[in-house]
Amino acid sequence: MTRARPYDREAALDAALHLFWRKGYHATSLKDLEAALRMKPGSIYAAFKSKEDLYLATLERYFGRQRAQIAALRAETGSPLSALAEFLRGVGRPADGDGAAARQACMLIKTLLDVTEDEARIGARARFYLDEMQSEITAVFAAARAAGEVPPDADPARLARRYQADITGLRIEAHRGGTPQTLAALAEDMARDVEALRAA
Amino acid sequence: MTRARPYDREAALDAALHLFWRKGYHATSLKDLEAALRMKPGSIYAAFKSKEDLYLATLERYFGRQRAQIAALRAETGSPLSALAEFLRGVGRPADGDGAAARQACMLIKTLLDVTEDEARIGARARFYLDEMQSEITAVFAAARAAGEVPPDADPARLARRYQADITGLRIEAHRGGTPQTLAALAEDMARDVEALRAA
DNA sequence: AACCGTTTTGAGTGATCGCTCAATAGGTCG
DNA sequence: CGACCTATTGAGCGATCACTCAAAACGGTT
Repeated sequence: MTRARPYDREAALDAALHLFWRKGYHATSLKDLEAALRMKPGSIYAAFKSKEDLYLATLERYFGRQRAQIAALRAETGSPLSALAEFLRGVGRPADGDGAAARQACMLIKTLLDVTEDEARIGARARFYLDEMQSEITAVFAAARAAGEVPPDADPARLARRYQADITGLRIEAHRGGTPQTLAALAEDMARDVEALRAA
Repeated sequence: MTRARPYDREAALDAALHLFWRKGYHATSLKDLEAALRMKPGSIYAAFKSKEDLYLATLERYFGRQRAQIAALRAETGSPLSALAEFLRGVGRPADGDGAAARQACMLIKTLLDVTEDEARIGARARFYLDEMQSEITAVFAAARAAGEVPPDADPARLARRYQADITGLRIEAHRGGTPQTLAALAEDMARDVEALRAA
């Protein structure tokens, strides 16, 4: 019974991810997906059950990668605070190599704003993933506090909320299409604020 | 030929505005609009030409109100910087009176993220309005500089970009559904940063 | 090569999409 | 009060929506 699947599930999910990320849930039609995944409707439904479930699968995939990025900051040797600041600068310096994906706003945020009550599962999922991201960031700030980089009475969760808002604003600014200079300047301002926590 | 219009254009535009704002362009159907405006399709098309044009009309309406809010900060007596900080605190304290509209992300941002190449006019318009908002904010920071509140070498446009990113992040946090406490705390952190420009 | 079970196919489902237009209703005139 | 004219109506247009299923194609086993 172990017939190899003629389609590449990973590649299909990636194709769906980028399509959904770019166009959003409502504006992406089954026809679009058929073309991007190079699968017929029947195959898509056999493999992913429904458009909504496929979206949820791509969202999970996206989240996994985002979380890994933040988690990597914790694993870095050296200053957690500098890692956070440097990450902001990286977001402000979008690589033009990966097909302008870096010029897209965060998919979790796009999902949060796109979704209506008709797709409650998607909205709930996006909120959950955003909460998870916040926890991940909180952990980095907690590490910074443990290392004495921020005052002992600082609230890591509160700092994380601010940091996440900065990331959101910065990535939307990138989406909006500012010049590399203004984008880098904005990221620099945010990064300096993070590093300024050290002095205080 | 001066027959009075049996429908109230202002009320209809407001209804369309709130519907579009809440559901977004793609997820709002003509059926939804018919119900919200209490107009039949023919009337809607006679009055507003198309769904896209109606959206543009509501977007302009929204923008006008947003701009007025920022413009009011300039007219305020007293410190421009304090006015900007206080405005942030106001966004962090969403009034529950106006039907949770304050808990919605900025419509310009929602539009920016929702729109695809198929609605290029809408996207271009949203970008334009966001640029206008930035100019408005820049003018307030320029006033603050003229009043000696921020250093003479500060760049008002750059400060405005940061401020706008803060507003974006804050309003999306409100949309996400944080508690009043965490939302107020986030706004407070941002407001303090604005006021800290005075000391520097 | 014949068989079997799974996967893929793609025409086609009813519903809904944005939108049109001939018919109707209702105010404003002579 | 009837003629006129514009605003409103709503059934219905072709296109597209998300989705289904009977049939064909395929890989592994015998």
